[in-house]
Amino acid sequence: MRCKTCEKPKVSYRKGLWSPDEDQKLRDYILKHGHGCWSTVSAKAGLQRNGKSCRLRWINYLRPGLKRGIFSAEEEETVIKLHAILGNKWSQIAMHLPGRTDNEVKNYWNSYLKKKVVKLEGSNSHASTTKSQDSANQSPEMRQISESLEPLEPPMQGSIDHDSFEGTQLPPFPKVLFADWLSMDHTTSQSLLNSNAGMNCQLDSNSNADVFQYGSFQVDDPPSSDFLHGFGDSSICGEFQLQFEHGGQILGGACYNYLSMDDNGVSFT
DNA sequence: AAATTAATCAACCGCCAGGCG
DNA sequence: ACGCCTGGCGGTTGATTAATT
Repeated sequence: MRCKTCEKPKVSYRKGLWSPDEDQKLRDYILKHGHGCWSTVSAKAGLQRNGKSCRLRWINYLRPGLKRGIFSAEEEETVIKLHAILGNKWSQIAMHLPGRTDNEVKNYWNSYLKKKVVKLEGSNSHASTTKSQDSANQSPEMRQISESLEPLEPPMQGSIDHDSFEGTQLPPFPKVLFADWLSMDHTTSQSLLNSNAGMNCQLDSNSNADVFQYGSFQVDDPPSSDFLHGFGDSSICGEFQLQFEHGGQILGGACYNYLSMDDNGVSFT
């Protein structure tokens, strides 16, 4: 006798790196319909990937508002502080870093920051930077740090006040929304702007904030909760959702994206 | 210039929790 | 109450790239 799951047709899913074509299919599908149930996304989008893989690809790479490139000093500091408080709670740490994914933070920590911290602790052996796994055991200093970071929790409910984030003065260079997304198709980014996603990115020079217009966003139906679910399942895109719901515009909120260093080597920093 | 080593990052794996029938 | 399914998370692996010998 075979169990129910055994009777399910075995689907051999593709593995490994995603091709630009697969990215395009997934992106197009989610923009049009939202992800809904991930396990059905791949089939509906015409992909031979499992749901988890699609979800991961969307969250870590295709999702709007992702910031890529090197971590700023402020971000680095935040990660170090939060890691001291939270331990390896990468998703929680990432909540405090708009545009960064847990995977990105984790990789950055493992490849670079961990060594840096060890080095620092080595040179400053008396500094009690014991990693507390339990917030109940937090030192007063750590609790203070924790509280100072609290405003971002829960993530992105309402607009972020740039000036209040970690007390960091934001540089006056232009912020680029979806910059990475658009630059992913190196050769077709322009056509993407004009046709595919149907989005127009305008730089509001007065407010120094990006305005993302969905005027020509081709959606079969009005944005459903399902559609928004695709954007709303992350700290970053709660803001995205919020703005989308209120007139389809994103002001310079959580979805900002500094183009600190892109593939072309353009640097504003 | 070639070989080796180190660093980086995308993606997979396994576990867990919550929802649902 | 139970089992199944799904989504989310953290750990780990493997491929690629950069640096060094």
